[in-house]
Amino acid sequence: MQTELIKNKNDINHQSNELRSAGLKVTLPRIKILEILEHSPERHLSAEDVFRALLEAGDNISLATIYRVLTQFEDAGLLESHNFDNGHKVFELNRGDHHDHMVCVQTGKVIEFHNEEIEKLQHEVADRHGLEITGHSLVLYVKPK
Amino acid sequence: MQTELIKNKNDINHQSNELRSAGLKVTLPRIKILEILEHSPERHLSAEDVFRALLEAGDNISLATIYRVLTQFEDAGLLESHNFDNGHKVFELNRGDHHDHMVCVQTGKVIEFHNEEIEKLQHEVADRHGLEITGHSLVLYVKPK
DNA sequence: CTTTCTGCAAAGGTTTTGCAGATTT
DNA sequence: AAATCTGCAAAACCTTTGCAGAAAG
Repeated sequence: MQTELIKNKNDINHQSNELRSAGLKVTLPRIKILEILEHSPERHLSAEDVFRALLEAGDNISLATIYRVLTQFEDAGLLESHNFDNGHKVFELNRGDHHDHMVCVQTGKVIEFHNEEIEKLQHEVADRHGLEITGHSLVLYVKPK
Repeated sequence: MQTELIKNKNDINHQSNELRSAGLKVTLPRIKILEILEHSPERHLSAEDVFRALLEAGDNISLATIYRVLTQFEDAGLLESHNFDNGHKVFELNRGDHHDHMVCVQTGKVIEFHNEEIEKLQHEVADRHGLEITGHSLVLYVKPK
């Protein structure tokens, strides 16, 4: 119990700092949303996913706020977003480790991977056209063999 | 003039055959939509793009029909679709040559490319996880250097 | 006290759908 | 004649926005 309390307190301080350094006021909705993103077993969440996770945790935060906050977090660099082909935009914490995604077409499960060689080849392709890469999206749609 | 007429007639036969072999009835809206996709200088078109191109050509075909037809064409394998990060879904003719895309973040221009080595590495990554690739999406967002 | 935030409800933009009449086969 | 298609208008989605009161700094 004791350790649990300390953990939560540390968490909140940690999140408050993240918010402050992003130039955002520290509010309950923002802390709760950050918590969901940090603790959810599924790392890639849509606005709707966050809304429902909060509801299950007993926090009824309006969808409008969630959309606004997720966008602010993305602008601040706390989150990244991806548009998978199923049409939904998902957000994930920016942990500083660049990676790409495999999405299981049967279960929707998302697996992260990173391949340095693919990255290098991408830059070569852009170079060859006299272009500079500002971002990229690589998604493999997969199923169990 | 003569050759122009013959060309148009050949085109229509060609398109009718494509429709028939897709199991779709040959109707004017479908032929016109195929024509746009085959002759437009921009190969990657949204439903709205097709709608406007048709209007400019004097054909007022309802957006509902365009959405329906594009989806049917995709199901039939005549088209492929992509969701670029700007949010709009675009369609392009399936010419049988697989390729990936670079999208210019300044102009929206789409450049196609193909890199066999990247393809190979993708399969290696999936293999390593015991997965099979059913499709993939690779988009490089670029700008002039 | 000023600035920023939140919830609500309304509006926006895109895509889908039910239906009745038109067209294709 | 039967099956399929089209246009229209309405609905369904997802996301954004204006506003007024609430909270943070």
